[in-house]
Amino acid sequence: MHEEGYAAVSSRKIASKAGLKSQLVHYYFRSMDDLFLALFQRVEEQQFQRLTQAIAAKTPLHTLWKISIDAQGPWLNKEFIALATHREHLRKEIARAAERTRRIYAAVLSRVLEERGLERGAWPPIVLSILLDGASRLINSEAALGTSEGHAETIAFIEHYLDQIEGPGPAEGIMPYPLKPE
Amino acid sequence: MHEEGYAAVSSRKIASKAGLKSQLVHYYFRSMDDLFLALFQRVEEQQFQRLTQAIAAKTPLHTLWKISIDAQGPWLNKEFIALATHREHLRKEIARAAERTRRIYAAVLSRVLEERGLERGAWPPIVLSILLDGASRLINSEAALGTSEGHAETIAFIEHYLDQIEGPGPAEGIMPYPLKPE
DNA sequence: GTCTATACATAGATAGAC
DNA sequence: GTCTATCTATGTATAGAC
Repeated sequence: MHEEGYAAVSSRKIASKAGLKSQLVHYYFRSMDDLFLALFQRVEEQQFQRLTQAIAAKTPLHTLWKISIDAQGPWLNKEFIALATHREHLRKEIARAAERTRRIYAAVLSRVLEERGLERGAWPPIVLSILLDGASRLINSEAALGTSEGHAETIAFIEHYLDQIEGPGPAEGIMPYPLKPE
Repeated sequence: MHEEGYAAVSSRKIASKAGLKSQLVHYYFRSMDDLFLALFQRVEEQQFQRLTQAIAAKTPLHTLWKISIDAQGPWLNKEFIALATHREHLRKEIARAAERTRRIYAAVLSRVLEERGLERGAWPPIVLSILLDGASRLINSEAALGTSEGHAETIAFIEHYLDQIEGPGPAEGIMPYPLKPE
């Protein structure tokens, strides 16, 4: 899915990689739709674990940002989003996951801004979370395409901003991503 | 492509919509790869026209933002990006287009900030362009999935920000999008 | 330019033996 | 749980008649 896109994923290829016959895919997952859904839930669950661990970190914002910008799972996200176009089950599941992630982000931002005594009115947490999430996704997406116009400046800018509101500090305790980008 | 995703696009279906036989697709475009490339170039060219017209508008920033946030062509973008994963030609073309768009955005921002006598150092134009582009894409992508957590707040926030640096004013002269979202 | 005919690959899925 | 066998649909693409 990562290497060739979701359309190249077939029961035959999956079975072949596992050294088995394609029919077993249907035995375990019934349909390909079910398989994609199961895959999404697994990847999403891992990402959720990372996010909830980030909440407890000493530097939650830096940790959250690092999870977003280093995301190696989430470029599967673009495949899932494209795949979800006319698969109702998957679409709902992704929408639900997106909302959950958004709320975690916003909650952390809200808490940190409050702890630091910064006014939330000027920079609403929910807005910040969309700006940060949007930037990280765009950068990841473009990097995959092989372009990086303005990426370094933006990352530097955001990390400088995070230093200011949270204090400088490293991200911490991020669960490793099982898949490696090439 | 919009309704069912790129994987559902086939020479047979295209020809059927045109009331012709599938073989004609190959007569005109040789391969499906060539067809997708031609489609991308056409959509991208239109978007480029909109962007360059925006430069000449009285309120270039508002116009640029409206083009991004109302983009009805660009959700094809997510399909193309997924499709480009292992199609070298398309990948390069999309990367090129992304860079070009980024530069237009940054140039407009740079000019407007300068005209208003605002310091470019604190908010580098290229960074702003990524934040704006990232936000608009994220919002569009999530809207297509059927969720809108924080969208209204973010749009209001950004438009307020644009009002501040460019003065209030409507977007103007945007070429219509030929395709309609459902 | 548009058609018919056709080759050929690959896909998802089910039935039933072991 | 894993296999063989098989059905059926769909896809890309080419050759050649009109």
